[in-house]
Amino acid sequence: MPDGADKKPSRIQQRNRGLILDAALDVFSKHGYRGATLDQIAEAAGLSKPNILYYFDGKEEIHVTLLNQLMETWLDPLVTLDPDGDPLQEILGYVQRKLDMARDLPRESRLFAGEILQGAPRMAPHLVTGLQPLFDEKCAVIRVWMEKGALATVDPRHLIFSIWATTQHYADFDAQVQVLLRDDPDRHGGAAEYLATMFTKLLSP
Amino acid sequence: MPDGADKKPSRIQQRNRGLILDAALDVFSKHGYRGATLDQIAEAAGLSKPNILYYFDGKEEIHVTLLNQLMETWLDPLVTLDPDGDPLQEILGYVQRKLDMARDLPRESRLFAGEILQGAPRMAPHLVTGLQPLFDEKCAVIRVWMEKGALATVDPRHLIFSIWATTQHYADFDAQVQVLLRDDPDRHGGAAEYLATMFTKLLSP
DNA sequence: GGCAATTTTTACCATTTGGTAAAGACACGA
DNA sequence: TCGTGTCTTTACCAAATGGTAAAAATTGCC
Repeated sequence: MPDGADKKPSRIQQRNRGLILDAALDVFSKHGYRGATLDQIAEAAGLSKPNILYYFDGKEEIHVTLLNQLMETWLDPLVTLDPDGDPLQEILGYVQRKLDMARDLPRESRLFAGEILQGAPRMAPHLVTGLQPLFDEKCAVIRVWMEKGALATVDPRHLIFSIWATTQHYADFDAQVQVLLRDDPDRHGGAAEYLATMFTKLLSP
Repeated sequence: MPDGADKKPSRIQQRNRGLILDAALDVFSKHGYRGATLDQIAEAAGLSKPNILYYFDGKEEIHVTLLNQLMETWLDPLVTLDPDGDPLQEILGYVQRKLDMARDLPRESRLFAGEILQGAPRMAPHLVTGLQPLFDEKCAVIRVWMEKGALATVDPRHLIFSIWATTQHYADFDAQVQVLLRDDPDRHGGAAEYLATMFTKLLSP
């Protein structure tokens, strides 16, 4: 039984847990937590439902596992914001990385968005212990940059919110963006250029 | 039977349909379409489940009714964007109105966000017939303003996206914002000031 | 007050869904 | 090859859920 924090997982265990998590990411991000069913996940993973419950204790554990895994990837671009780099370039680089993530990992973006949208019922602790300290730290970094005169002064907290909002929008509201930008062959490039302009004008001292 | 487009609705009908829709907005916005149950809606409305199904054909009809109703309210600030007004003031006013809506109508914002997040399964037609023409029209207005030199030139489509994203973020990601801004007594004011600064710097010619 | 139409309740039902028990298939080291 | 532990399937189940039928209550008009 591959339950708690037992010994090292077998090759089959690793493969199947991977299959399940990938399938679950698909299904959860498409239908939300309640909208997703174990049967859908099972079919997407190519396994039987009881077999899935052999690897995970239940639907909720799959979801939480996914969320925990995601947090790392998700915060990584913010982690790499370098206090010793060129302030404006650091911010613009961060915007770019977040925008790339919205394009390359839309399922992850939507999974996260869905969880927050419903009040973060399965993630509130993680927000406080994982996100909050990092957020405060990077706000302080940005504040220092502004005090040095390397960036125009704005509230760093709302600055970060606006970066998150504008980049993730392209993943989370894709259904809408697709309707309104129907035949634009270079949506990503257009967004990248627009956001670079916006944050450059905002932050140039 | 208060079914199709019959005669004028009775007073009871008007009241109860109102109760149901308000309760449903609560429940749907909190748990999403699949996560919401008729029992929850019934309890929130103070009516029995079969009684609810006396006024609406089913869960889906309630949801769709809500979405359709919402569209009007939702697009209103964009409708009132006046081609003959002062360009920058018009945009800033639009931002402000959207931000106020995020504060005053968070349930509506989250209902909408949840629907789009899942691919707009019950709203795609409305996006094409209602939103798209308005979006194109207002993009054209903004483009004219830019060509006249009244605004700095940026892609109007991404400009509008960034307004939507940054304002709705405060409603849709409230669970996150609340954690990160825990003891800020003036979140709304701070956001308003930040966004005014951002869009002013972006658009000032 | 009487009566038809409207509204509400009671008692159900079929399906879906998360989950379990236990038997069976399989892998792999001795 | 044999046996032990790992993995998978089959056959279920109880609860939740969207929905219905029809009786009972209520409303509103004459």
